[in-house]
Amino acid sequence: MTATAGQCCAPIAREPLSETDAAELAVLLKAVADPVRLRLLSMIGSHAGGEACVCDLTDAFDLTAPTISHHLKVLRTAGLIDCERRGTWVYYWIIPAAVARLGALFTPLAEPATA
Amino acid sequence: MTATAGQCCAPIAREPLSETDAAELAVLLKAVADPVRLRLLSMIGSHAGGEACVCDLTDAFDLTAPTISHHLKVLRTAGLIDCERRGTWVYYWIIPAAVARLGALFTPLAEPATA
DNA sequence: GAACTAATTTGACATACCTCTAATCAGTTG
DNA sequence: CAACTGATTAGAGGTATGTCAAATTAGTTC
Repeated sequence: MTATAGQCCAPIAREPLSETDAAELAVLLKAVADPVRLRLLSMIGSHAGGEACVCDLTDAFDLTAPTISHHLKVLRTAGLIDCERRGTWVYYWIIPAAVARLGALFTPLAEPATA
Repeated sequence: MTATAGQCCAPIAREPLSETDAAELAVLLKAVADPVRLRLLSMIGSHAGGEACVCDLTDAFDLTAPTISHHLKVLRTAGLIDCERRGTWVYYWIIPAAVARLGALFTPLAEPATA
């Protein structure tokens, strides 16, 4: 990463994204660019205690357990969430720093261009 | 949209995203979840005057003109950019409100979960 | 340890996506 | 208007993605 030190990579609007930064961020965005995974992420993030059990997540969709498991793996591989097994159940939680990178990417663009 | 009035849809971390919100946002995110389109967006957004000519954009990549044109169309269809023909050249600019939606989605998640 | 529940892995299939070449549309200029 | 440059559209090919059924792994309980 040729990122600006600290928070995240260079915000999208200040200077052109480097080729490597763009490739890296695209991986992160691809992980999130799916309706099911977006909902999973928000369900985990808004769940009481900051954790959610797979069983709860699976029940909320009209999809099979393997499909949900697949989507969770995509999010985990991207570094957006992590999980731990506790007895019979597996719990997932969000990694705030990873999500913050995405927020920091777009926020500077909210300001209209130097008209 | 069952969005919270004003800025954007419900931020991802406060309450679970509705099915329709998730579907709609996924479309927006899919448009951005590609290294070439991310760079295009940042090149347009950081360009002096807030506009960029297609010819400049095309030259920055090792891709053919039709491919760049395709990516620009994806971004435009998603509502993230708009364009105008002026004589021989076509100029693109960013639609700040659309990009702001993405920023607002993730920013609330930056704060670590209610530990 | 046998039977059961929770979750993941594997393999397959249909669809979507990225890229290219070839052809077309839009404007300018001799 | 013919020739040229800039940009998009159309069509094709190879790869990646989302989903499921079947099989496997992990833990609990009788």
